[in-house]
Amino acid sequence: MNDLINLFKVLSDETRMRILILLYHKTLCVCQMQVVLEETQPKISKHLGKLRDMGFVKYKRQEQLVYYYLDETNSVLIDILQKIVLNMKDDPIIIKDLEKLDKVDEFLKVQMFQLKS
Amino acid sequence: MNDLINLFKVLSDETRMRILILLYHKTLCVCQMQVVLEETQPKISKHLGKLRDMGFVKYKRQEQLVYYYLDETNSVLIDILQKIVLNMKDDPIIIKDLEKLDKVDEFLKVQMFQLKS
DNA sequence: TACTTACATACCCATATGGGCATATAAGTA
DNA sequence: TACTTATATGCCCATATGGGTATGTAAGTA
Repeated sequence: MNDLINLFKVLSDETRMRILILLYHKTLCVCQMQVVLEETQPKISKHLGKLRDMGFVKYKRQEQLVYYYLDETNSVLIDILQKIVLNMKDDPIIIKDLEKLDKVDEFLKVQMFQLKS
Repeated sequence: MNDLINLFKVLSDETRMRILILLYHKTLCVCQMQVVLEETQPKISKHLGKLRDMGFVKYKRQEQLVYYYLDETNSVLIDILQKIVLNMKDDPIIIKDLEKLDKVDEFLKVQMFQLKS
């Protein structure tokens, strides 16, 4: 029972829900989530910390960037996220998040370019 | 989004989860839930209050007894409860609850009989 | 080494949550 | 009316939760 309870606890915060929906679509580093969600970095990092501790997401470091992604072996999580994404497809916040999602790769490239130049 | 968040908030407490699973199977009055859950009456009543306020359950009074039942028009709730029940079918607490569920009608009859005699 | 960027975490605070005990109310019985 | 049962709610407290600001750390660059 506790596994399910914990899953629902995780899902009952808007920021975590938005993060999970993003990661359902795409692996992202923290600074990309910052751009999409327009939330402060510590806020996002703390929620990612919870998601990590609960075993819902994993991460890999690539140079300075830390990329997060869903634990694909957690089928209960993936199943419910699929339904949530469907259910939320008309939610204005989610629509906006997903639109921005298309542009975050380019965002990173631009940023990198600026760094190098 | 808030509807879903609230649903998950409701589902992230063990007592409420147990109540909802019971009501998924059967309409029950508070004193029957007390017997099945082995929790104090105020605790159960307060959780029922939340479930009422959030619109997940309805109730009807019959003499001294107040019977609670799921809001069957809330298809999101019913859908997810169906999956939860399936997922929890091996959970010891839920197994025990559901076993007791078969006996609560008889329990009420016995109690009534004692009252009358 | 000094500096910058990306990220994590510690500390602090306001608010929310859950539960215990006591009490209020409603309905039925004597 | 007095009493009992069923249920709801108020008050209180301990703990959990979320978020802000500041700071620590890792990695890369100059």
